[in-house]
Order: sequence, then C-alpha cells, then structure tokens
Amino acid sequence: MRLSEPTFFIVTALAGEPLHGYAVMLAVRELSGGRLHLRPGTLYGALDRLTEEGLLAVDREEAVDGRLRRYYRLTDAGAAALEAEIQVLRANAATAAAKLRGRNAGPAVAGGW
Amino acid sequence: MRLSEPTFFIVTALAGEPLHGYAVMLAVRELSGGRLHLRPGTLYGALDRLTEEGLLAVDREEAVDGRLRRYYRLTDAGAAALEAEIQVLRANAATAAAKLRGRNAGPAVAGGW
DNA sequence: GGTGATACTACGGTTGACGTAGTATTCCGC
DNA sequence: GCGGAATACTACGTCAACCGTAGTATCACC
Repeated sequence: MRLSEPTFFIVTALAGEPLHGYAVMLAVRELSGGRLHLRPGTLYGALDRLTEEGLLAVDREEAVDGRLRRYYRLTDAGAAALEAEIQVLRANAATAAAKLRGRNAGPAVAGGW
Repeated sequence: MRLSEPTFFIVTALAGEPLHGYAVMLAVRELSGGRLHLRPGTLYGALDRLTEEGLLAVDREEAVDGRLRRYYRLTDAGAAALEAEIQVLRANAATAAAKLRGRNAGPAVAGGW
C-alpha cells in the first residue's frame, strides 16, 4: 500500500500517541516543517479513509462542552504500512541520487580528459 | 514543486541520458524494481505535463520507418526539482522513522525504568 | 460583542493516475 | 503470408484523492 504525502504525515503524527483531528492537523504542520497545511476536507477525508482501510482506529470520543473530540490511534497494520513506506521512500531517494550523480559526472563520452 | 511517484521515476529515468517514451516506460519498471508499470495514459500524459512545466525538454525526434521516436531529456530545472524531491523524501523518511521508534519504545510512562 | 482559536461536517471542483483501445510497423514462428 | 508479440505513440473516458470554502458551535480575549 502506498501513502501519499498528506496521509503519510497523518499516519506519522499518530505514531506517537492518539490525537484528535485538529491536533493531527497541527502535528502535520509541525512535522512537515510548515510545508503542509491540511484543510478540513483533506484531513477528515483522509482520516475516514485510513480508518476504513484499517491503518487507523477510533481510540475514543470525548465531548467537551458540546464540542466533539474524536481521537484516532495507529493500528499495527498502520505501523507496518508506515514502516514499509519509509523503506520505499529511502529506496527511491537512493535510486534517484545514484542516477543524478551519474548525470553530474557527465553523460559518458564527455570528451574524455 | 512536488513529484508524485510516477513522475519522480520518469524524471529519474531521464537523469542519465535522453530516452524516448517507450524506453522511459521500461526504465521506470526497472528502476522501481518492477513495482511500477506505467501505462501509456500515465506515461505520455506525464511527459507532456513535465515538458510544459519545464522539467523536461524534447531532445529530438527520430522517424524510424514511419514510427516516431520522441526523445526527452532532463532540463536543469528538472535536475534541481529531482534533487529537491530527494531531500524531501529523505527528510520525511527520517521524521517518520523517529516517530515510529518512539512508538516501539512505548507511549511514554511505559513503566518507568 | 466581535475576532480568533478550537473542532468538526458538508459539498463542489480540479488534477493526476489509471485503463483500454486504436494505429502502424517490424520481427518471428509456422 | 498470416497471426501474434514487441515497438512506439495517440486518444479518450473514469475515478480517487487532494484542495478549498463555507457552515456550525463553543470558549477566550480584548
């Protein structure tokens, strides 16, 4: 299973401890160095999808002054998927870096010396 | 600029030397360890898009027995985008790996000593 | 009492990847 | 010499996922 960047960071944010949606949004922003700012549409859509796929599970629901807080946690399947994704990311980075080094060295037959 | 995995491998394949579309398809399959198999729709759509965005450029066109071969090459902008993407990939993998290690160690207050 | 933060729901738009089909030529086997 | 696979590209339709905005509701702050 492949994880897009938004979902990747959502899963990563929940690797530490259960969080509710809004906290996930803030965590993703921080983890990505401010690069990613998930809007509600992306965030809750992804949370629903990931829950349905079994990577996340609803930990508990708290009602604070009529305001609902739904906490999500990472499942074992989610942790496995994240681990696999990390491996793919590393492999892809290594593959591309090797190719790019070849380019910088010149496209072969570069005039010899 | 973010590169999806298909476009990432297309750009990587062209980091070595100019290739025509069909050769890119074969190269992507090899570079990804057989994981990715680009269909024409994805491949040529991405090539057009990347050319329009300036990451690729048409190197030359050869007509071999009425069969067209359009060679693409990586531009400097494309090489820069690939380099940036590699950095993001590495950073993301490192961030997630750190979080995941925390989980495996237990969610804090795991019994003290 | 208006603004901003918290926290979620709901809906519409756009893009990019996916898939298939189609065209045309060459090579190979039978 | 005909069918099928490989080469190489074009064309079109579909679908999922991300994006964005708007809306609801409460609390804190000025």
